Amino acid sequence: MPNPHVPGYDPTAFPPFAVTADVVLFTIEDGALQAVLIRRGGEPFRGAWALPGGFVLPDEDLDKAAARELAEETGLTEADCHLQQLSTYGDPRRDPRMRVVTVAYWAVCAELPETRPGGDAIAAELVRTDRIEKGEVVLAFDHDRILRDALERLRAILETTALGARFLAPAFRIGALRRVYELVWSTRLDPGNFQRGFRLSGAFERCPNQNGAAHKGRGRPAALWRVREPANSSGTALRRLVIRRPKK
Amino acid sequence: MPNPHVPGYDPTAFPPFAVTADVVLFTIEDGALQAVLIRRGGEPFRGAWALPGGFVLPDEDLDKAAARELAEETGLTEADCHLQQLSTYGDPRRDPRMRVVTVAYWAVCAELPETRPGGDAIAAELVRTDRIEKGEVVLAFDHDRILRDALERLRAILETTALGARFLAPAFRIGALRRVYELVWSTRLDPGNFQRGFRLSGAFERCPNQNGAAHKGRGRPAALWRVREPANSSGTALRRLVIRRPKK
DNA sequence: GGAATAGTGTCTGTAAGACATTATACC
DNA sequence: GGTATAATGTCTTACAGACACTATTCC
Repeated sequence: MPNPHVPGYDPTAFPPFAVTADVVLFTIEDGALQAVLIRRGGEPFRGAWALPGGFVLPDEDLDKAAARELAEETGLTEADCHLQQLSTYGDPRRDPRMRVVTVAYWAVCAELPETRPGGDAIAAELVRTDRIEKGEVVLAFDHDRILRDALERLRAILETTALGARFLAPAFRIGALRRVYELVWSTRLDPGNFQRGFRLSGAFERCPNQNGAAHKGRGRPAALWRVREPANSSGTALRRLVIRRPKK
Repeated sequence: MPNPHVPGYDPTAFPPFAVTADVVLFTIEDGALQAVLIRRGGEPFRGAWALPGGFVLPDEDLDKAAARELAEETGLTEADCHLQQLSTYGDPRRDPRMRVVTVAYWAVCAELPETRPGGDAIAAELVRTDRIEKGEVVLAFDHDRILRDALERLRAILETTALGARFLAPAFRIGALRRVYELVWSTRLDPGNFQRGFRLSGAFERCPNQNGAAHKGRGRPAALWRVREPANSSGTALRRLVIRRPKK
């Protein structure tokens, strides 16, 4: 069996693989968790939805490729979103045209710009994840599987990290973060208990200037919070970050 | 920008990527957590340790490729070990000879056979992970990074699944599983509390025939347990599987 | 005042961590 | 008996979940 770690083997003797980086980008809009997808204009899977992505360049790292594809198709830079590798999909028949291995990423962003920095409109559109999970959306290739895996990962990550805040602006209110959790997990969380877990986690801190924070909507005005920099590892070790996902 | 999801693009116009599947196989021997590695005989990295692995075949799924490489280099079949994708590594310069994207897997097995089914000796050797973590072992390519990532994943997985039992024979004693946790986490766990967590998890069940279970060594003889099949989802929902990793 | 949201307090059950105690083997 | 391991029990503390209550806004 040929082995790339053994010298004397000629790599060009092997048929080439294409390697792509695709991104499952999540955001919240219209009170629902949404994924950013692109409608395919040609065969195969014409008219179906597909994940933004494309070929990894010959001299490009995988993470960089994912960030570049994300920027090209949504206008978002690396600072705008959290981007992380999900898994790699390489079934020989996942693309009918050729052998394509896709390194899938998942990402979370607060808001999607309507136009790119260049000025032209963005091809990407938002699709509600609940519709995808119900099977109402036709996805190209194995992108349905990838998207479900990304959803599962997202839901698990929220339980142990402060990444849910990446759905929101840098300064946010506790209630808004709770609504993020409720949307991602499709559940209801007790506001009081969430507040307690939020503070107990030690992952957040109050914003200094509460004054300019205009309050919109009914109810008592809420304080603004932000994610505490992980550099601040002094003292508060956080066992679990926010709140446990209800069993049912 | 070329996009494989858009028709009219010629894939052969792109320089080829080589895709390999490498496996970090963990096992416990001589009272230590060990990784299975292969000593390289040629350049580059002659004499360094490398992960078992090799090219994905043109018509082969990634998981199958990893299982095949594992079988070829260690003699272990899919039933012998737990095998799961870890992450994908594609830095353009990770292999000085060519562009290689490696889909890394991690695996856990109970014991390593000395010879393959065929009869010839196995090239793979065991290297203690503590020596690797201390930087005492020279690893080829970015395999040091991959191995550290696999270790981290392994440690996290033990906290929420019953996979630690894959280090042991199908029928095992609680004390042996506790020793697995202690070795993987480099910590000490209270035997009594571990026993309680073990039972509370609901992930295990007693072996029916305790009679033939010969007991070796000192101390009161221990009962034999086995992993409960996940099909048995009746009732006992398990919050957390075994025991929490101590903070310090 | 009524409704809605923010934030605090209280009570209870569960489980983790520390540690003691008993049980049963080998030496 | 001494030692080692298995298994059970006890006590304390922490925290999740349920829920009541106060605070502050808009209507």
